Amino acid sequence: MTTSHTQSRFNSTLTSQCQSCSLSALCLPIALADEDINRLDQIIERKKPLKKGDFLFRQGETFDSVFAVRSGTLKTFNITSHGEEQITGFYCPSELVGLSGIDSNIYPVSAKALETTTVCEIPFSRLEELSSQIPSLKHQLFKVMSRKISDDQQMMVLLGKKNADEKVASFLLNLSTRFKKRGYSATTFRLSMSRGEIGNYLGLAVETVSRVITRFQKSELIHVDGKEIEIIDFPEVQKLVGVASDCGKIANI
Amino acid sequence: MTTSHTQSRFNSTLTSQCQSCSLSALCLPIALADEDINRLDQIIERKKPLKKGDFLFRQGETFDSVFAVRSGTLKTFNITSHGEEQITGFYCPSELVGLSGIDSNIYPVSAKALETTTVCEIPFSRLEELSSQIPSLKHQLFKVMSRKISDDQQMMVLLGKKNADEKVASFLLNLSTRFKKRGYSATTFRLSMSRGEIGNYLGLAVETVSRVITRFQKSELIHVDGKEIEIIDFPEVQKLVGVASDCGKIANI
DNA sequence: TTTTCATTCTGATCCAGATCAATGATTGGC
DNA sequence: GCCAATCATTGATCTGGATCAGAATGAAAA
Repeated sequence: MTTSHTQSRFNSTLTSQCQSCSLSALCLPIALADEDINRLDQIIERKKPLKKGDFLFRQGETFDSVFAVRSGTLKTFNITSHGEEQITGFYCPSELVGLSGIDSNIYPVSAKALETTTVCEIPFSRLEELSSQIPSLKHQLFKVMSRKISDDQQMMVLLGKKNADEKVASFLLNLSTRFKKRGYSATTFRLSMSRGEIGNYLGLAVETVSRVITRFQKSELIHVDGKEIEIIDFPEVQKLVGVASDCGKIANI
Repeated sequence: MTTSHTQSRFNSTLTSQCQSCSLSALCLPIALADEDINRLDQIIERKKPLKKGDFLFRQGETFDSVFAVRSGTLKTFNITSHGEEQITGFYCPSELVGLSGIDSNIYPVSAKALETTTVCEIPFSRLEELSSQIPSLKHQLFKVMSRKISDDQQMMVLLGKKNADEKVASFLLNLSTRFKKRGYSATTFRLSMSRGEIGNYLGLAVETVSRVITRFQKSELIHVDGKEIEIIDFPEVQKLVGVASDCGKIANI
């Protein structure tokens, strides 16, 4: 018991990282008391960086943790009946991966690094325990999952109803919003995924993605240099996407 | 304390409905102690039936409850930028609607009855409170939300990668599975939604849905009479869908 | 009953985006 | 550095499913 206490003190002084982590306000955006942050901190394991192409977990493996991205980018994907990969999401720093594994105790998708990526591993059973003791943590977890559900539903609208231009514009604006939230430029950023991966995610062929991007560049909506993107005419890109981007807030019928 | 005990006993005899409800094992499939079931029971309001076309809630309204369908069917949908409706889900008895509202405190979709429908209203704040006291209830909530996330991701695969035949076959098998789980026939059932609604949900035109169904009938995969469906050649329909229907379980790459 | 309106089905035509093909541009390995 | 492999772009062609048009069926209203 003394050992445990010593260790706990040790953790809070030397290795407590959530408090100093610039993402803490985002990955589980909770106003926790210092003591609570430490408790959360102690269940989190910082893992060694993944290299590009490394798996974080694979479809079918036993679920035991969710992961917060600290740096880099991940993609999650399914393998379809025809053996193709279907990308179901990209994950940027501060975002949580692996939530879909809770139900079946098995990860229903694989997660792979698109570039050098570091994550915090959060053993789910311990997070759940802790959430019983810290109601605001439990509430945040519900919110994060609920958010994921409504985001995925927006994605269903995109896949089911939008044309190629609208899909690509939505994708760019979505990334822009996510970069902005983390304090980066909303207009200039780097795509960590290939054109092929964008197309796969949006339900388009690579060639179509390439053509749409080229066309956007020619009509001076954006400026492109390889993977570097600059959104030049923000309002026009928003117009392409339509009000649907903040669909949750518009008037109902 | 005696009062509370009396009241609890009173409820369990006269108004406790979760215990006698045939769906209780499904809507929140938990092995709860009797006393816990009563506590759950007391926060649930049974509402008067919705008629066909009635809204349960509208996109943009303040979120305060999730709903368990008791009988009938609901659809949830978004309004896109072009003013069209995009259906994001159909809800059968025992299924929970409204979970996507937790994050923003606003329902991001509308929910409308496809036929006469009854629901149990579960005020979310009280459910959350109760979940602090009953860990297995909290765990079930996480599971239900996680399940929704992985189901929606399967839907993204369907919308992004499948052709018309595969979409319709997946849809029919999905319904079949859900009917079976509730103890109804997996091969013979009634579609509560129109062809138009099916097409909207699957990202297809009405005409395409109609043609595919007719074609399936001609090749003796199914038998159709209006809204009545009988799956005749189950294995063949499964073959059409591909292994992807239980994608979560197949080998990883 | 008849009228009206929605739903379903079927055929004919069209087009957005897939597919095929070829050529540059980048990137990583040694 | 060079070479191989992957990635991106552009053009030409093809096609699955959308769209248009109409007829047939069904279901609610009067």
